[in-house]
Amino acid sequence: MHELPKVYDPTDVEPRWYAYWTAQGVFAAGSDPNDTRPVYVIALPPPNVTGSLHMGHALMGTLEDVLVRHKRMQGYNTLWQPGTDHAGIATQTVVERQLRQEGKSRHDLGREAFVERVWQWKEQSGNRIVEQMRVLGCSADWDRVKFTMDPDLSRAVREAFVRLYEDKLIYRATRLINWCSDCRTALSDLEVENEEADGKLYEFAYEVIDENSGSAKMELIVATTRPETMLGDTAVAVHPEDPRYLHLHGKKLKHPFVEREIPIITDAVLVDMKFGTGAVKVTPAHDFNDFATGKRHGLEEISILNLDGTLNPAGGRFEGLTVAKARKEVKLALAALGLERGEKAHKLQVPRCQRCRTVVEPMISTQWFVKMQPLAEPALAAVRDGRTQIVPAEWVKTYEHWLTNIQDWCISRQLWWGHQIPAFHCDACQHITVTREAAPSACESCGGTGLHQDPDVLDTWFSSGLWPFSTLGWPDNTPDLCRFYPTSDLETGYDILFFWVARMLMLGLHLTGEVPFRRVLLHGMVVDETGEKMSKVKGNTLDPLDLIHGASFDEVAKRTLPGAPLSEALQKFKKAYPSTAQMGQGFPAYGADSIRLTLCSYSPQAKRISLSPKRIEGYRNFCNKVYNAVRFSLPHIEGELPQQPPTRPTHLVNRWILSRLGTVAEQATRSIDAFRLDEASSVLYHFIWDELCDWYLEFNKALFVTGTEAEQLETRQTLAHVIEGALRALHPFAPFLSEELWQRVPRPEGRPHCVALAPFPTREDGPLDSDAEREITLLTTVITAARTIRSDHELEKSAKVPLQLRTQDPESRHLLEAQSALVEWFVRSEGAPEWVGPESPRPAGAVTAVAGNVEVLVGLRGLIDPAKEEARLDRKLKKAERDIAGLDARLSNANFLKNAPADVVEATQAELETLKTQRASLIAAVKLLVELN
RNA sequence: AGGCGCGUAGCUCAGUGGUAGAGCACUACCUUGACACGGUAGGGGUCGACAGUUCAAUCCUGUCCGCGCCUACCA
Repeated sequence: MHELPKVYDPTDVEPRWYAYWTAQGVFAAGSDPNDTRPVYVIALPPPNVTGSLHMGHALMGTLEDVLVRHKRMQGYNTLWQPGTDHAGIATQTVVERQLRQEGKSRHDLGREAFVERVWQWKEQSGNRIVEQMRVLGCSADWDRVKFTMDPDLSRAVREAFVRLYEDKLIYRATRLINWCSDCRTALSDLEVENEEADGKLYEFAYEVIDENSGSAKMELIVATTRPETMLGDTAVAVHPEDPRYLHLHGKKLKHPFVEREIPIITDAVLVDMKFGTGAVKVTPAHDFNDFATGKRHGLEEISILNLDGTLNPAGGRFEGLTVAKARKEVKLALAALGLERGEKAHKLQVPRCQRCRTVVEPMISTQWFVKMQPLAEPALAAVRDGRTQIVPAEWVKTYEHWLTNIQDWCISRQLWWGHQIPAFHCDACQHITVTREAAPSACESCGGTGLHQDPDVLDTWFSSGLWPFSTLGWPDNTPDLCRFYPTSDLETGYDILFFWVARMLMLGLHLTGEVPFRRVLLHGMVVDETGEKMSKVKGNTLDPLDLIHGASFDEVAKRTLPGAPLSEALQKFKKAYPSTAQMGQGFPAYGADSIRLTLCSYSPQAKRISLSPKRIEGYRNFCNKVYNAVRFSLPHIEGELPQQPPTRPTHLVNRWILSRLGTVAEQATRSIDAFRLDEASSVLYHFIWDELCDWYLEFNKALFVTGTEAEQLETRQTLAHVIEGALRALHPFAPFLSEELWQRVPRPEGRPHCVALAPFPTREDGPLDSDAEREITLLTTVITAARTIRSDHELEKSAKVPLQLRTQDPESRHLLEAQSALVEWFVRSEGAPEWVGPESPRPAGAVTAVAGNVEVLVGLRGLIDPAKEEARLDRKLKKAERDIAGLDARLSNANFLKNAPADVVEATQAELETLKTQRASLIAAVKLLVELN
């Protein structure tokens, strides 16, 4: 056991413990009806089955795992409900791409065979992401894993649809929707991403039809960014008060390409007189504003597009062209007719399909919609009255803004992969029967038996919107649903606040009558080191597995930009991660714990998490530090069974470290509960490294040599306890490392078989001892002051120096006298520090520093470089003078004394006293130096 | 156009109404029996600019400059 290697190797350790936890059922939620433990539930945001683990998943998995492990250790019955999402469009696209490589399309297979094929693919590779989450250490209850298209979840989807339909919240309507001609489906507003692009504002003239005017032709010039849509124009609108066009009110225009007369209408809503020419062509079938205008004026809606995005017969001679081509051709044709009136550059928003980047066209279509406003109001109320809390709270406004301006949700998709809509069209009477039955026998209206199911499937987010309760057996009132719903926390990226979180709240409230979760915890987006969003196109993605297992930069680059030449991929990658320049040939195997600690260290307020490999390295080093601290401790603590709660020690350093352990445990718990994992991990990091390793273990080295037998025994016991406690505290963040070490360390009676089930430390583990904390501060300050002098004068490491201390504070003296052995050990002084009276002369050749209310004098006769020393003293003196002046000014301000709180005044006065002592000491030292010369 | 947020050490970011913090990077010394993935000590910032509130502002208020993101139908 003592021959642990010097360097911690996570690759060996991590898989072993994950297998152990799984075999022992450590992650399983308790379903025993007699289990009275409080419950903590997180529903894992189900990743797409198409997905493989990216940094965003790793972040999500880590944060949730920390929350879940912490609560599990606190004795909660925890359920982390895992699963995957069928991801309608994304998955269908993947399989269609495969088919295309075989020279086939989904239509060659037919719907049934195609869906079968997707299932096959899902069975094959849909589990990959789940496997990858295990590598990260995620402690979800994998036995309960769900898929949004499982039979029970599909039943929940049908039930939800039917209920919403019955409640008149789902309806079918013909209106303008977003159409992706590549995916061949309607999209919701959220699935359309607007992208700014440089376009042209193009002007052309419509000829005014005017029987009275004879030969003098009049024209009306319109401005548009999409000239091709003029083929569907059914009006031109001007502002009713626009003086330029008063004479045209009621007149008609001649369409240059199709046989149609176009009315000139007046509309104050659509038209802004100051923009363009003040005349707006109206295309109700291809523009949302124009659609609304058309409804106001009863205009004809002429669709000019086929579903594949080419022009239909309404496009006349332009039929068959793509939109882009038609745009050019229409412009040419207008020019040929002499109707072109110029164009200028114009920034415009191009709507693109979130999945395939194709330009989305507004199209008239019959689709299913969810009426949102009645659902939004309760969801707003739930957040306003605190039934669900959003953390960080800055997102509340965004949430409210969206819900208060919400549009109805188009939920039907013209895909094959997904939940087919449970609506049946009657061939006889056209009535639509919406039913829970998989295959209703007759039309509910006319009783006809010729029924066919609506071919559309539901938006993938419809089923995810039911996730927190559909996974627990809803609509049945199962024991799981009773026990685990509402869930506790919903943790996810802010990018799906609308897509998912808001919809879960709306659907949950409506269908179950309760909020689906008590808190919404939102994290930021992982971006590369230069702040760019990670994307496959940019070749700047990081694969968490490469970081965990290690990979050469060549391999990483190859994977991150497949198909591109290696040198190009490598260059892009290195540019995205400048810190890799100083990292050799590749990533070492950092291990999951290092990645987890790194991901936890970012504040949840950070919208962009700029992942730096160098930072991971820092946490890798930390893991090694912890490992070596235990390696050092083991021989000392073997056979020491720590007690719980620990016996109260007598030695200062033991009292201190116990107190710190308790304080840190409390802080960590408080921070984790507030979803400040960055604070919690930082507190643990600094406790373990700066206090436990840098001071406590070093104190122990001294005590194991110089201490009495009783002191040594007490120290061994305390060390055993603190190591065991620190490992428990670390476990949520670094589960593998902590488990590996905890299993080697002596443990109190009654501990469970693994740290994953052991109690998270509390104040019980270390009673507060503020005296000890204060005293250690003085002790370490004195030691550091003396060491600074040694370092400043470049003393040999082994050189012993005379050390003198002086203070006017009897308490400080008493304390330091009690610890003189430690002072001697740390400062390497010639024997114990010597106490000199306040008035006794300063020994020649001594160098001074001030630590709190103690003056530290290190005898350096013969070793001082007077010039250097003078400069050093001078620098310190100047700083002291500056500080004193500042405090003096403040304390002589009557308003400060009157208004500032008493403790602030007191602290300022004390600070001033200390500084004055310091100044006196420095002046004396300077004087001495001058005398010496 | 509206909303949200950001601007703090060379880099990435915490933070607080009472004389500024971390990690990495940097400097010097140290291959000392846990750890060189280490130790000891150190350097470095007028906390974006300008005004205001206050005894006191990096923090609160306002304006401005610069930068992100989200929402939105300006042709």
